[in-house]
Amino acid sequence: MSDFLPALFAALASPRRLQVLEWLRDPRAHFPPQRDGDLVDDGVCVVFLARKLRVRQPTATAHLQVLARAGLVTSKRVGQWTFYKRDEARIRALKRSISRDL
Amino acid sequence: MSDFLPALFAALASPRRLQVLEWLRDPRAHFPPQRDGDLVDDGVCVVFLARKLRVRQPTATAHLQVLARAGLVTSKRVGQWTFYKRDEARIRALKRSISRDL
DNA sequence: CGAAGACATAGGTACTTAGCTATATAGCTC
DNA sequence: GAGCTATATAGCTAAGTACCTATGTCTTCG
Repeated sequence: MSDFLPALFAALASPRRLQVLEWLRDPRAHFPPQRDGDLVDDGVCVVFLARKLRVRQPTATAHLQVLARAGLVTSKRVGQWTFYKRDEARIRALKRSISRDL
Repeated sequence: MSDFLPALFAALASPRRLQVLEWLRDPRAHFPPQRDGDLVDDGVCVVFLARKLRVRQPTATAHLQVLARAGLVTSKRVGQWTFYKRDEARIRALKRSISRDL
């Protein structure tokens, strides 16, 4: 049994984090354009996510860090912004692990 | 987004519960024969699981109830025993949900 | 340069979870 | 029926999680 699975499942065991992953599947459908980064190519900035989640920014940051540690999203710092996007390749690999090991 | 996913992932976000699911994939490989129920057809009784997990029986019961509420295992009461086994059909369906929604 | 904005970190509180012991319930077995 | 066994429930404590506010750091912009 792969030993990263508990952390992966813990990351996914949160309605807010699942919601973020769903929004990030099609960022343009859910967020306004950004000035210094492309929603799809670069990711979505923390303040947008915090606002849409209706939580404070540090709370959003914490959720995003959990997702990042689980390998579900990547972050990219550009100037004063941090953009988060799904790591689609890794997500595919994780799904395969789940299909195999569960 | 399916609303049962958080509870499912929470159930899976535990090394002990993942271990139980793994053992139950091939009960004969991991548990001695039982007197009043077949390991494969009926499932594995709580005391066996508690012993192998190295936790007390009420703790094991709690874990198994979490797995059952998530639809991953079913329980079957036979006399004084409660046997738990994987719900393979449901597990397949849950894997499909994960593949689709994640 | 100074102010404002974006993000991360620190620290506190409320809630949840995982383990335990003690006890209740129900079925065997003699 | 008495006593034993298997399981469930109740209730406790310790640890983890999710939110918040306050603050620090870095970047941009006037």
